[in-house]
Amino acid sequence: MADDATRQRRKKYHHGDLREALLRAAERELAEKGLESFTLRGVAKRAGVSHAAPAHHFRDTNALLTALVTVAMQRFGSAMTSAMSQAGDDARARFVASGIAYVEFALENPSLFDLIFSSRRPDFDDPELTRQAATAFGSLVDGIAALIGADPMASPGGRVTVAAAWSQVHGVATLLNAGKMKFLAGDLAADRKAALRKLVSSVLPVAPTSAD
Amino acid sequence: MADDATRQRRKKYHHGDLREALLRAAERELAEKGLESFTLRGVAKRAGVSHAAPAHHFRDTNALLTALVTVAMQRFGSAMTSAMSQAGDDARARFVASGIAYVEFALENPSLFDLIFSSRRPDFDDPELTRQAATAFGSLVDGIAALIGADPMASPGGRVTVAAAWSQVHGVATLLNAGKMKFLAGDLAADRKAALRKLVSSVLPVAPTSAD
DNA sequence: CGAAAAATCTTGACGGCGTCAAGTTATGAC
DNA sequence: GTCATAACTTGACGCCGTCAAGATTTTTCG
Repeated sequence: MADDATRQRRKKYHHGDLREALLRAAERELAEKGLESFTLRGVAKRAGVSHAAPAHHFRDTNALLTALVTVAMQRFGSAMTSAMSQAGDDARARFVASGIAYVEFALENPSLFDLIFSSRRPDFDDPELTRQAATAFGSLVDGIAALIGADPMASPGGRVTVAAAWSQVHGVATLLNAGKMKFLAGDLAADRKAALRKLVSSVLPVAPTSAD
Repeated sequence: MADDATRQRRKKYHHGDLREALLRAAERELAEKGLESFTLRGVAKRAGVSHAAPAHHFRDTNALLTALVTVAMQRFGSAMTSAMSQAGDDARARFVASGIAYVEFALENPSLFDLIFSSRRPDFDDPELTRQAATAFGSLVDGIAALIGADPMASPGGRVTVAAAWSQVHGVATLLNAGKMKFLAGDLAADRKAALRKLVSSVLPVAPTSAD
């Protein structure tokens, strides 16, 4: 907004930092219109440039979305690791906290979450995106490793445990986000953290240390 | 195909059963191109009619998708209830069977499953669709009711149990479908049913009756 | 310093999309 | 058998992503 206005005033031909401006505009476009109605021309308009300007910074629409999902993935991973570090030393509490952060990120950034798991629009072979995704997934695996005292990916049972824990959290995030769990609205309003904790922790590979 | 060819030969102006032909064409279009690339003009072409013909049977694209998702939801529910009835009398075995059917429907009909949970394209206020969805959801709730001997929707804890079980199964289906669990490929290939059973049953509100 | 090269952005065009309006053809009611 | 109506086609509109060509600015380098 401020950038666009500035650009209008100065009537500059060159933008100066169009690539970053396009990323910011794309995030607004995505948040306001959703992944379904996301439009490259809309992004260009938000950034105050012509409809063909983005081509000089991103090969096509999917390349722009790939760049956007990369920063989204980074934030997503950071939200989880920061929640873990705020949860103290107990492995179980840390793991539950990261799961809650997973769900809350999805609820606070529904379109970015959609994009992360859309599996169609962005290019998931992009090396930088792959790196960010591996980092985020790694914290999940590490959390389970701390719980069971071994590398879960090394055994079939461990892999299934990882899959089950991830699925549990992801299912909660997805179904809440899609509005398919309106019957929980009251319970979430009453004690949101407790309800999320119950939903997230029900699949953990070790017993609770306290009541949850 | 056969219908289109017949129509070509006879050069009929009126189709005769275009509404149903469009639904069949739409299912093929969806299966082949996915929800992202689904096109009303493509459906019309598959049915062998002009691009504007569908308008006389469906108000717009979303209305067609609403009709399609309604029959998909019906099949989805049927897959689960039929799996339950084949599983015998044990409440737990029946519930696990329905969960496995949930996941397998998603894997066998990825685009229909996408459509069911897309939450954007179809009109989920449509009364017939609402009815089919309630039926499918009802079998989930009934399965849990049989397990705990009470109506789970009547208590906060019961509702959370329903949400947790649904989330677990839905997360597995979604992540497998999105190709995010390639690390499980070997385990699924080795003993698919066992792996799915483990994934699906880990969140049940009562202990297993035998090893799974 | 200044001209050539490169990078950046605009304008215009193309085909494909969903949808609307108007015209054409078949069906069915009377 | 006529005629209203339903079913379908044709053509148009604006929006989309992308490509090509031209305009403008910046950078390189002789």
